Amino acid sequence: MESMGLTPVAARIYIYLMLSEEHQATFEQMVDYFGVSKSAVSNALKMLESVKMVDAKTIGGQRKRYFSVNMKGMFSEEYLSTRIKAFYNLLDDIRTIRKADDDFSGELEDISGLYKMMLFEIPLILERWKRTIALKQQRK
Amino acid sequence: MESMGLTPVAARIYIYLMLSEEHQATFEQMVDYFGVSKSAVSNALKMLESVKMVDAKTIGGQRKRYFSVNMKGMFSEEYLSTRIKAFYNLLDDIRTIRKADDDFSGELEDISGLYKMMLFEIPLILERWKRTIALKQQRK
DNA sequence: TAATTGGTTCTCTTTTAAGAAAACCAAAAT
DNA sequence: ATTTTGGTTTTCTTAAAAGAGAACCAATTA
Repeated sequence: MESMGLTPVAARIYIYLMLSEEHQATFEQMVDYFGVSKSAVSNALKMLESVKMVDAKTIGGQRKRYFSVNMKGMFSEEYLSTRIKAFYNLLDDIRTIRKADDDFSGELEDISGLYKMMLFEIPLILERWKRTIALKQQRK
Repeated sequence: MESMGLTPVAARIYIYLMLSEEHQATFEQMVDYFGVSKSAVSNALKMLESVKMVDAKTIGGQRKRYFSVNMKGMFSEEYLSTRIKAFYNLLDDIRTIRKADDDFSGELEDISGLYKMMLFEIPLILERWKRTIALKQQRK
């Protein structure tokens, strides 16, 4: 998890939330469990929330928040589409800057094209995926 | 580029190689251009090569190597498949460890399922992508 | 054989990021 | 109105990563 840009404490929190029986925990629990400072936990959570990896809910109008892993947030059509567009826009910008119409610009264009295909295909796959999930729910 | 785990020098080299007219450069050129140490360039290149972002060729049997961005390496079926499998294997391992058969385990299973779909679908998309590229080449 | 080229590797310094500790703050409870 | 709870923000320390510089090494070339 650290290899995907998480700090050690953030990585531990993420894994902890995944593995814990109730798949959620309070701020205090994590401070106690890891024996680290409140600031470390606060900053780690802030970061994890900002990248949609974790989110927080309150239960019954209490101020205390329960943090949990937000698995599906990372796979929302919106999130993926935004990232795909950002990527091919970057490639297209590079081509514009380079000007040169050589083989490498051709490659950039190809990869850009691949991402444009992905932008179209991913929602279709997600659609089918959601249907299989719905089906699974029904069977229960 | 730094946000995807590159060191500053590695990021600069990658961008430099992309934007340069000939889309390639020698070790010496980069040391001169950035005014950094040989070790910095050496280590950055070693890293970029290890993640298939850059590769090196020699020209005409010379010892000197020309480094260039390896765009397509990151989009090879093999590379993507390996990463997709690694991801859903991780999810499946987490489910095994958790044991608990609750809603969160269900979510993990769903995401794992999505990646298994991806493993099947991505090669099809890449196949179609390659055909559109081949078509483009023909027209030239 | 000696010198040069094209790097690599090692050790050391500097820079940056992570985390601790304490102060702080707003909401809720007393 | 004061205290407690559930954090956040700020400042400082420590630890880790990036890079410098020199030594080194294997191919080439002279």
